[in-house]
Amino acid sequence: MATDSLLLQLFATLLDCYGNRHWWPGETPFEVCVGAILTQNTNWGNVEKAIANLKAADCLSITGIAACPPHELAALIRPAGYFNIKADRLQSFVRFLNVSHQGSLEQLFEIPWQKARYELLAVRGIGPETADSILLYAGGKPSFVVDAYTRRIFSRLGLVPEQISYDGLQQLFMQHLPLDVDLFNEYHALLVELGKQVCRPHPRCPACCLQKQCSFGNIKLEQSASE
DNA sequence: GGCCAGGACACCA
DNA sequence: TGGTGTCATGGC
Repeated sequence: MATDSLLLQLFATLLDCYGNRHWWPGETPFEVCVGAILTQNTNWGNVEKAIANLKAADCLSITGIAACPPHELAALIRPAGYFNIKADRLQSFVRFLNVSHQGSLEQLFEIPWQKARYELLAVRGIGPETADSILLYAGGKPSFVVDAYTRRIFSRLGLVPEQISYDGLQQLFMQHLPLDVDLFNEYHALLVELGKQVCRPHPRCPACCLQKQCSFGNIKLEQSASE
């Protein structure tokens, strides 16, 4: 099967199984950006608590985070873990917006998204997954988000090597799927849902659970991406 | 009480 | 360039 149709078939199977996930949770694009930074290696439930604290303190804005003393910001986002590091990362992000885009998230999203991605990656604390999450879910740009679940799922399906790079796996999707924001949005959300359901870090994943417990309709699990 | 979660970065060989 | 340690809370 061609990789294009395999990826689309997997998407259809997951969509049928889990339904529309309505991602990303967040009332505004800026809240999505904050969530993308706070959720780094962290359970989303803890992120929600941190965001609630920011809202209660009236700090969930570019000016609010910029003006908040670092130790106070860290205290507000404490439930999200790594609070000292993430406080610094949030302030680096808003500093970038203020210096490079006149404090406007909209202005960032007006430039070509590839350039915006390059700029985001230069911000301290924003790596490829966070940058792509910001671009896709806050900016509505067709930049596919790859995360630990995506790598785990696709390597255990035998579609990619386990050690594939972020860019390598991202290219698999972006070269074989239409550059469709809604498709990328839903696809990543569905992969996360699947990962939460069945995919634990190897080797704790029971007998590589994906291969034993998930059939994905009529998709052959051992199928090679090159076929 | 241990494991894990929607990463990123500094440091070292 | 790749591997490893560090950052940290809260739920199960």
